[in-house]
Amino acid sequence: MQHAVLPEEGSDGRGYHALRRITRALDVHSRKLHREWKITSPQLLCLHTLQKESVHTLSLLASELHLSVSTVNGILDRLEARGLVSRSRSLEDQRKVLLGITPAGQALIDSVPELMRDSYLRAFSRMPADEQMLLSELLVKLARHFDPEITPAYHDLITGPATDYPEDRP
Amino acid sequence: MQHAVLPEEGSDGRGYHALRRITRALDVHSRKLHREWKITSPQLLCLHTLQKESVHTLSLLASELHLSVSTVNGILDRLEARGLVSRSRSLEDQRKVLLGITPAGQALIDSVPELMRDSYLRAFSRMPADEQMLLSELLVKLARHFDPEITPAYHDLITGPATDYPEDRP
DNA sequence: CACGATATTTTCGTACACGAAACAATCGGG
DNA sequence: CCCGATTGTTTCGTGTACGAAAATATCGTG
Repeated sequence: MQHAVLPEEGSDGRGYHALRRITRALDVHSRKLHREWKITSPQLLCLHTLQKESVHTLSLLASELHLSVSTVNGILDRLEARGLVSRSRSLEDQRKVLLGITPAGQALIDSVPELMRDSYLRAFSRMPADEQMLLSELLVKLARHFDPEITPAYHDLITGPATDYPEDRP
Repeated sequence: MQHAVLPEEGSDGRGYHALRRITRALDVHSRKLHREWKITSPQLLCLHTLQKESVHTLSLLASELHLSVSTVNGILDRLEARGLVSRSRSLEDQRKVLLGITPAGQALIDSVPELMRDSYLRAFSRMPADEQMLLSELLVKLARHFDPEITPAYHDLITGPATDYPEDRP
């Protein structure tokens, strides 16, 4: 049959089990990145996001990444301590803190080889194309099936609470 | 070219994005469990596993759950401090520490309502049956596509290192 | 028997991740 | 103009989660 990792598990538990293995693999990869390139996956994610748009503020960045502000704040603390990002209070609205990537930060992400950046994409790319497509669609669907209020969407913050779910058919 | 960060992305990055949302939802649910029932998902997972088989030792439990020994050790520390599990050195082999669930631990997991136990299953069960099946199979496949040495299987520890992979071996 | 190799657990340091509370700044009424 | 409500950031405490190193116990071989 279909390979049971644990003695007796129905199709319900298998997915959860696999999910834990996947997140663990991602975590282990992040630590490897940290050992070899002095940067972790979440840090890399923040840097890449900041690189693309410079108008970022903490709360915006957090909602884009689907992380809480305190989590992202901690990551930024470490990045700022190493001079990889800059924080500066906005002049128009002094509540806001504008985030930016520094030349040193830019240099660092340029130095990390493509292959090390994202182990998810590597594992993902080893699957047949049709399965890749199917899997990402199913993951997106599953994500939507968790209580919606738990993971407020990025767009909610900039367009106001959505009346409905947009992109059901992309 | 492709990365995995922002809302509008190809099917490669969407899966990663969705994965982060899912793990975040699971984490948030675990904290809710902690607030309302003084127990977290990983702790509940350990208790349930210990409940089923009493011969558990730390390293065995860790590999079953696909977590590192230090992680599980920390979880057990908290459970033991609350008198929910017991540790006792094995008499035959004093290196081993036998783990067991206490009556208090049993009582606690019995008191947590079914509905609170696993938000994954709830979200999962909201999907059509065929999609459930498909998703868990794809997740299992994806898990296998991560570097295998990163996630040593449970059976490796009790049956010795596998000579080969069960099914799809390219 | 001694002693190194192995097996197991524990400890330590670090990073992530969250919520709650504290803090800071802006804005709208009265 | 002050003062409460709101928005945004930082701080704090806790719980995962990992690897490396230390500590403990067993076992095999000389």
